[in-house]
Amino acid sequence: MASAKDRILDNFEDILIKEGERAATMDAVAAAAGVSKGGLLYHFPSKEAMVEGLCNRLAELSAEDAERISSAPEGAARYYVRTSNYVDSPLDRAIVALARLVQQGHPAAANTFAQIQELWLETLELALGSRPVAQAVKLIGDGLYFSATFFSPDAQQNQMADGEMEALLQQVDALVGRG
Amino acid sequence: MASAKDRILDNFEDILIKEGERAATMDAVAAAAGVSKGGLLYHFPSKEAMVEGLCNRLAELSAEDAERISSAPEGAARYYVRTSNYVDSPLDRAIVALARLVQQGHPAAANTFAQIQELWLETLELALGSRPVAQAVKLIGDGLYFSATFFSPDAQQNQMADGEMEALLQQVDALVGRG
DNA sequence: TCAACTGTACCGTCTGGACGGTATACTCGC
DNA sequence: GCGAGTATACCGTCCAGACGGTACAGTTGA
Repeated sequence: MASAKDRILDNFEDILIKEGERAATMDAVAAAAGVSKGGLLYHFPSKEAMVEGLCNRLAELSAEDAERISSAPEGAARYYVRTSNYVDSPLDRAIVALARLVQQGHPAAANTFAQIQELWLETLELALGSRPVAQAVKLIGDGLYFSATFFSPDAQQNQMADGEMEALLQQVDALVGRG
Repeated sequence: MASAKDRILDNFEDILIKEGERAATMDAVAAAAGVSKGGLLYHFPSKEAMVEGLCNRLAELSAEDAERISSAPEGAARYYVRTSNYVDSPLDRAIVALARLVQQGHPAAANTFAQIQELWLETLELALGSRPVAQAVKLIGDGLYFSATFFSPDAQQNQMADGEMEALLQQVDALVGRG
């Protein structure tokens, strides 16, 4: 089995995504992760520490993703937009979970988030050779996350149909083509 | 002075935007609105009722906005994207405030939100004559709200520079031009 | 007179976290 | 090879404070 720490973070994410920040109490996370409250507090001595754990996880995952954006055969723009559609990947989950915390005004989470936003914009600008185009592409991706952030509880429901996504990607091609 | 009900909703919004859902307690809202807790409960007999009040406010404001989208001289796409940049208008505030509640899994808020998303997409599609283009434009706008949702506490900081916005609008023109 | 409050006292529930205890594995001097 | 000590990984209980909400008696301006 995964380490207890990972299991706790997984379940913390899960509750944040499905039920919101308010439901993600220490008790609820402990119960979901199959440990006692005392056990949880052994691994993360405070809720703050648990949030920090999630921040670190997101930072790692998004750094990996930035590399994939740069080296995607289909092109950075297409890759970025396509993968912005919520598919419940580890990165998707970490983003949406942390987004919930940012919305509660959590400073550490907001910091992490600001950093990865910056990272992505720079990565796109470098790949696409234009800041306005990079910005437009990033905003489309952000828009997709925005929707995911709102309707993710029934993740299946709000996923774009394949055809719809391809149509959107063609709009992206049009933007980038004008570079 | 505005009616007490409006003042209460204004301050409810304000706390939601600046400090998150968790900080928006009945006590905090009452204090901010300058009424006693008993007074707040006189106007809104429960927190649920207060949320409903905010939902109704947003529904009204967004219906008005939809009309403005359709009839904007600069074109629906430009108008939609330009006004998606957070400028602390009554509509902006209502959206971001309710977004906080949706993120907490609040069903009434989620419902209202889903409805106005639908309304905007339909309005854009009607005006632009293409669903994929409407979707791309709407996503760019959503992306702008997404950013606002994250960094609105220091609203000045994250506002786009005029030049940046104009550059973005030219990307939008490019999308729509191909309609 | 009456709606629109204020102020206070209170209740049941939930929350983060402190705390003391326990089982097990490992290390180390002898 | 063995007893003592230490570190790790938990468990279960308790607590102060915050929360939404109730109840109700009193005040005030039109």
